[in-house]
Amino acid sequence: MGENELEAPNTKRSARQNSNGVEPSLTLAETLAGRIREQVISGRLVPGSHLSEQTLSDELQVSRNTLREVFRLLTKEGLLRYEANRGVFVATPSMSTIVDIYRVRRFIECPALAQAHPRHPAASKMRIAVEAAHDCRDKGDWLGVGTADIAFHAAIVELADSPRLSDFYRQISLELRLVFGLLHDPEFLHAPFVDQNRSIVTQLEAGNPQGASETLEAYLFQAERFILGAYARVSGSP
Amino acid sequence: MGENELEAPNTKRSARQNSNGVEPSLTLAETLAGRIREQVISGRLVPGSHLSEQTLSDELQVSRNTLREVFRLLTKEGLLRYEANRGVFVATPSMSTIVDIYRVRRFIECPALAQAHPRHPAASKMRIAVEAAHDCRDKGDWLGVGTADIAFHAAIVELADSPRLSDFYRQISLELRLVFGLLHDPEFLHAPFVDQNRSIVTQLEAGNPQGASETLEAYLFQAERFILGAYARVSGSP
DNA sequence: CCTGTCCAGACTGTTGAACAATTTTCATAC
DNA sequence: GTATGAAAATTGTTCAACAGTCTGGACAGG
Repeated sequence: MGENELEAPNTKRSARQNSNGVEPSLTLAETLAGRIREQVISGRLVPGSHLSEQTLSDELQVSRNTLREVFRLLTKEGLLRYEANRGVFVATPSMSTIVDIYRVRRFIECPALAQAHPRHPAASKMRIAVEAAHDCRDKGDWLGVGTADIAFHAAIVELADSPRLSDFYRQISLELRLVFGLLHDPEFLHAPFVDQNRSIVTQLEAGNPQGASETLEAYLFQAERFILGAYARVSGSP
Repeated sequence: MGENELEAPNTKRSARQNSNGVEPSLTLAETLAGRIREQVISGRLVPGSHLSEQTLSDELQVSRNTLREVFRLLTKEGLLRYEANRGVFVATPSMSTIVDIYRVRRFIECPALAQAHPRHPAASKMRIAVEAAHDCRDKGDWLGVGTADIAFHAAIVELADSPRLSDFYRQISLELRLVFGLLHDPEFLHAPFVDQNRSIVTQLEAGNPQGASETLEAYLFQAERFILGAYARVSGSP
């Protein structure tokens, strides 16, 4: 337990170097949070495992204090879980987690889509994401399909024009990706839904948001059943 | 700037003492977060003011490191705002903040209410909150009215049976209370809505969630206009 | 008088070591 | 085999220090 292959960050510590010119001031803690988030949702950090402050701070070559800030960040995001005097653990999604996530998704995505204007900017994002997913599927890049799928649904939420709602949905997506990481069977989970996504955006573009919303609702119920089934299989024989 | 009358915490630092028997293990940082949160939403910590790490850690008699953990917590809640290398500031809600908050409220509360079962446990909570608000109004306790109002709407969201949705709404409520603190005119803001709340819960109990939802939507539009008006008046002549 | 430059002071970002309190481990005794 | 109890490991919190960044004012020039 506590095993992982996190590399140390850029050892030059003098300047807060921006590899990309954008995103001006990321603090060290935020950078590390991004890295650990990556590890968690990719499944390399197994849910339920304990993250030792000592071990991790050595591995990442940061001080314990900084690492604790990172933990706070990720805890608020729902990826890690605190236990008093016992430390942090990677969150372990349960069936009720999945049920709640999909309840929220139906609750938010369907109305957002139903009330959408077909020429809303986010609609183009949906179209782009759908085509990207399609391409990735043809290439067998299932991880790419998953990413595009997330982007597609994020775009649906953006139809509601509410930054707070989009933020909230981002968090939900994160938790969902944690579940996906647990299930390592991306083809089975994503392949059936690419075409449904396309149908949804096509209906929206055709000026039928109501129909799109109904398709989406059916999609979400079906996806929930798929995920729950896969989860039961995995948790049955780990 | 930096002024406030936060008292030092219990100076006995040996044990994590629980004044109330419940809530077993609150970390120091969480305790302090609660205290500062209180100061922020009560308006004693003015929006826009700078919170110096040095000053505050002296005043609260905690180390800078612990205080930084507190800041992280409250930043994620939306009550504080970070600026790189400049420190934390109390968040300053803008008009677009208010607009977004009410958009989210309509988006979540109305459907939650419309689909509710009249005998849902949360419905009793709504009734209780409404009566509490009524009592407080009679006594002129406008702060109490505000608290009861928040509880009432939190109960509405609970009708949807989603922990994540309720958590999200809690955050939105926090931000809204920050706005209220900015407006110091609780009577004007809360008094008109007590009776509408009662009408909403009565309709729900009578088996008419649809009607309740419509009343609620009107309520929310009206409240938004009130708040925006008050905000414009305050920000015009501060 | 206004404007731009430069410097010192104040503050944040991060570190490493230290100690108290709590949990876990493990050897021992019944 | 289970209970006991002390040692080891881990977390919670503090302190002091230093590098990087921002702020405000002194100072020189137009």
